[in-house]
Amino acid sequence: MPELPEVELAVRALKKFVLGRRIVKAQLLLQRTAPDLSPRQFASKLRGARIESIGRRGKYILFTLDSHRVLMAHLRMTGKFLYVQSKAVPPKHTHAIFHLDNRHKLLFKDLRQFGFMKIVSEAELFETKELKPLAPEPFSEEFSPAYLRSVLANSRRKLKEFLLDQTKITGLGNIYVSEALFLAQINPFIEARELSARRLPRLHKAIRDVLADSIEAGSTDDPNPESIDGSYRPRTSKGRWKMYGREGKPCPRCGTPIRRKTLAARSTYYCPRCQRR
DNA sequence: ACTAAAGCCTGGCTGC
DNA sequence: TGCAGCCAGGCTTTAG
Repeated sequence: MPELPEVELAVRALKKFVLGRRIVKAQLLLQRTAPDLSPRQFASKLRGARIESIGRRGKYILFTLDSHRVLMAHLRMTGKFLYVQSKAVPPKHTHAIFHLDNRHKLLFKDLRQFGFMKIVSEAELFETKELKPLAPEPFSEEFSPAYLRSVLANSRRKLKEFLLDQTKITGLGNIYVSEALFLAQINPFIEARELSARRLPRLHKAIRDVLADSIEAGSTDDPNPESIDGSYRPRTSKGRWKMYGREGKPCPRCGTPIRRKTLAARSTYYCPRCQRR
């Protein structure tokens, strides 16, 4: 379930393995994965292109090519990139293959087929319907406590649901929202506009801390070339989830059993004692 | 303008 | 053992 830290780690791994490589041949195996492009268009737009830079915006991975095109990819729930030798047999659920100029290939694999790719011109990248509506990056200066206050101010939505809205804050998903709210000791079910002035800076800091700690904790992963998959396997206690998936287990702060409630069809984990308001 | 909920999709798991 | 039904959740679309 890639959220900002997983996407950031995937980008770092991709840089390590495919930056500067030329795409010798590209194959689209599942139409759904690049719905705007026929397999023929996909192949012709990528053939011969060199990967000049790799980055991300929100949870979108961006490969900028020397053709001044950008390959945009979103992993959604189960998307992964795999870097393997040319001769390797692509695993099940491989939906696109990028043959590189170094006897390796990059695979896009996605069990649930929610992930997708598209190719846009570099000039229009930030005007696309995907990137244009995105809120500031959580580590940018623009994402300040004042900004957070201004977007929260009028919303009657539940705070947790609000924080999942990528047009308000980018990068958080279901897991890190639970983690950030626990860290800040704030109840997920209050209305966004009800967040007190006292708690607001705490939430702002918690969002940044939980994302930064998770990136840091995951960055010690073995740089195994075959696993550029955005999977998050924390190596340090700092990055381990304290709330998510731990229903019934003791709250690490006070020992009260962690509770799970469904909100907007998603599991929300919280401590009923530490996150009373 | 804002909010809520359904839908997309596969595989793992639970319970009959 | 088989299998229906639920669940996982990022994001878009539709409905209110």
